[in-house]
Amino acid sequence: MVILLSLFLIMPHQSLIHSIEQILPLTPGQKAILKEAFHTAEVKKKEVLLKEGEITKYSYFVVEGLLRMYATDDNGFDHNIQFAINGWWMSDMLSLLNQTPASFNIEAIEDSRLLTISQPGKESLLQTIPGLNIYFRQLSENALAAYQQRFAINLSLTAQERYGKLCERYPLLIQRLPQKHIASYIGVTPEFLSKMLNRPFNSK
Amino acid sequence: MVILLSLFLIMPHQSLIHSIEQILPLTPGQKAILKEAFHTAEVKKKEVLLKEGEITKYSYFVVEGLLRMYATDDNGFDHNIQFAINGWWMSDMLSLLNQTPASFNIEAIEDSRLLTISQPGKESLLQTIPGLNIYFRQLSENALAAYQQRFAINLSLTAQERYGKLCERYPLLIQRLPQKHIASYIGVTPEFLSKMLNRPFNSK
DNA sequence: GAAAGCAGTTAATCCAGGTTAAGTGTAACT
DNA sequence: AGTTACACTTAACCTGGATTAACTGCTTTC
Repeated sequence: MVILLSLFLIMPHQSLIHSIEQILPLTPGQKAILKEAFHTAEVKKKEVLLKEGEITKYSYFVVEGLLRMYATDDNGFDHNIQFAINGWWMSDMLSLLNQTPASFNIEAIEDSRLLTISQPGKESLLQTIPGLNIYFRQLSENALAAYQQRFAINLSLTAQERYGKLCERYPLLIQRLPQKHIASYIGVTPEFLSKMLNRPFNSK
Repeated sequence: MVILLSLFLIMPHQSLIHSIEQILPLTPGQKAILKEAFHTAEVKKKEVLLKEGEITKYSYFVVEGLLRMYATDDNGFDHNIQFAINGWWMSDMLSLLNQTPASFNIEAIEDSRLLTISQPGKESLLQTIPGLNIYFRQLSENALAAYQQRFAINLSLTAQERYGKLCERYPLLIQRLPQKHIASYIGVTPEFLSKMLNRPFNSK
């Protein structure tokens, strides 16, 4: 594990290749193609990767770091739609697929190292290595499964319970997230989350 | 359009083939394989296709009709996660992919004609016709885009606005849905939706 | 064609969570 | 070192939507 991490520092593409090889084997030639297709990017904390209204150019794969994607409402409040840590993908899918203006913003919560690929780049990559359709299919299917579960949680549980589920499912993530971003993700105000967490005995 | 509909009555697989051919061409041989791989099913209104706790066996493709997928909370209330009409797919993805007990129920709201395929069936079909990975990838990616958008809506808008968005996006669907199912989908009680819709001037 | 259900309505009361505002602690820039 | 800025807390008050319950049609069923 430590060895893998330090590998990614020198060769960030290894992180992606590792992710893909969980699902399908890659030949050395294919690995070389992948390294060509993806560009590396380093972003600082608070740096913005995508602004609402722009046309999404890239899909992002997080090698190291932490991103958030959020929508801004009419009153200027943020609502976190998704986070992405090491090994996760992030993109405004609607804007990416249809090349329409994004409804979301993407921002780095921590300094992050990313791999990026443009939508045309991804499409031609899929032509060159059709096997990657399997990888991306499974990726989307798993994400879909997670979204369905999260919808059930949001529709049927109280804020307290939603918080509990989040801690259960992503214990490492919450430790890296400022409280206000957790609040925004589970759909309450930072004030209410604070009150909730400091309730006597944290009862109920 | 009318011609297509009547075709589906006699040959329900045409509906699926039509859906796939929007994305990739199929040879006559492949079409024959598809017809073998999918089984037809007819279900009556209120018939249950999947019960919470069961292991999901099938993915469902709706040829004609209307399904809903819902979670039941600790107090016995339903929460609609998704609907599916003609040409849409439906499944509890987590249960299907991991072969774990389902957290959702699937039920017919109208008499429906379906195509079903088991998970092993789908996997061997993908081996036989690898091109279908493209179809299923795009299917999941589009569904993902829709879920992201819906999350933004649910986190940032009021019930009134959520209702408005639903009408905007799926005007045909709401006409076929009993009000209580709309309420459950947008995350309010039937009582509140009724009050909301009958507010003087439907103001605000 | 009575009876039983079920979908929708109305209204009174209640509460989870929002809003506003002021305060504290700590990290970050000069 | 001092100031700014932001994360978090606390508390008073407010409100969108829940809960309960009673009532009004419609269907469905026998």
